[in-house]
Amino acid sequence: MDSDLGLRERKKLATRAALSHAAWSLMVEHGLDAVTPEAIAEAADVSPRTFRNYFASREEAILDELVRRASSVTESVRARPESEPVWDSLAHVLPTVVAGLVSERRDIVVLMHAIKCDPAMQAQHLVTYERGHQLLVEAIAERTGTDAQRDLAPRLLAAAVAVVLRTSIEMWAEGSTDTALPDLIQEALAQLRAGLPLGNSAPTG
Amino acid sequence: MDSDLGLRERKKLATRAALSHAAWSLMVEHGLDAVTPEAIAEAADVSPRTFRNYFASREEAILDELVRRASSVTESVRARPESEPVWDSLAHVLPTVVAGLVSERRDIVVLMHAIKCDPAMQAQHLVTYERGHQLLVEAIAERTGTDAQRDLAPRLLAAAVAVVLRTSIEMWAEGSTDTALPDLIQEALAQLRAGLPLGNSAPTG
DNA sequence: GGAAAACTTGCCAGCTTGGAAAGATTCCTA
DNA sequence: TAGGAATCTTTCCAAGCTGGCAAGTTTTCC
Repeated sequence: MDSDLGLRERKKLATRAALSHAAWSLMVEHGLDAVTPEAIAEAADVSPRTFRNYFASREEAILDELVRRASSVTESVRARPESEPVWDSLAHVLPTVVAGLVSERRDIVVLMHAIKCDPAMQAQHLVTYERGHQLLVEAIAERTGTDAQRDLAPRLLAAAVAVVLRTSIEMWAEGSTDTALPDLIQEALAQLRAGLPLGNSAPTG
Repeated sequence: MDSDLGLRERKKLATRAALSHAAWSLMVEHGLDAVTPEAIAEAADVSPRTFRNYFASREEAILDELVRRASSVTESVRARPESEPVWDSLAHVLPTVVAGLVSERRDIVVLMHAIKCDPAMQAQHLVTYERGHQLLVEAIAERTGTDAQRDLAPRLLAAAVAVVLRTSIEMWAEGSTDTALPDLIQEALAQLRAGLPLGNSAPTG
């Protein structure tokens, strides 16, 4: 993995991981108010000044974990055979990836609440989200031989996938369903594939 | 319009408008660096402290103009006859609304550059964008009798519209096409309506 | 082994943020 | 229309945040 990196690089990665993990844990266990640079630094056993060398804000530290997960999605997509239709790749990857969330529903709920209530968290979340989204657009464009900048297709597919993910996770998190998360995702994807209930109502009314 | 408001309310709206207009003009004419609370306040003829009573940041002030335009989109959609399919409402409203942009392409380009280069601008832009997006989802859900929280349909349609808008405006702004913006939008909408190039490639390959 | 490079840390100056209270303006009622 | 209540603007300023700097450590590389 990173054993081909020098000691210094490994330490940096470890410090960064320790910091974001500390930030995340503090939020989950003691609430957002408990997440101060000082507290994070102490939990990660570095100085507050070092914390600022790694993250510009506590929000960035908290959400850094999500960044890693988001990039694992696109990595998984790229890892699928090139001959496979993107759609199939996505249908295969998404339920698998989210499976990792099932054990931490409580944590996700806390996170979503924080994002909803705290403007800085919301802003940082959107930044994180946007970055992941962009990666997905590019992965799709690459696979389909389209242009991530100009073509509608890859952007639309990525946006649709994002909606599916977001909606499923929200419903699952708020506990308004008994269905397991991966199944929810699969259902939503099936619904999407069956025929988008988009604008095809044109002549009908 | 707002003549049914008292003098005080009208003055507040005017001050707010003056501040965001000043912020916008400063950015367009002198660059983002020139947009300081002090400069904005001076241009709007109020104290710097008053600026902070209206906006939490210069970015918020700059983008306040966009907020107004975004809400005009959903208002226009709501103003269409209820019997009209949403899709038709959107196809009618969007090209009309963006027509107002044609005379300010330079300004939009400057804005997009600022958003691309400045992290704080990007974050605030995403917040603004998200709010507008949510309004659109709700307007669509209302019209189609669906649930903005639970159903995929209104979210997907809103997301698709957002992609269309964003892609069209980006292409138009960067000058990689000669087509007029409203026409670009119409073409993109037509492309979307004709058949989403989404995941329907499933059995094919 | 030791110099060079990179990282951590404490210090601190400058900026940002927002509370408090005085002054100015608008509102409301008699 | 006078005048008290309510609200908005402004000045002042304290507390907190931010990021540069240089000294002290650790890692790298020859």
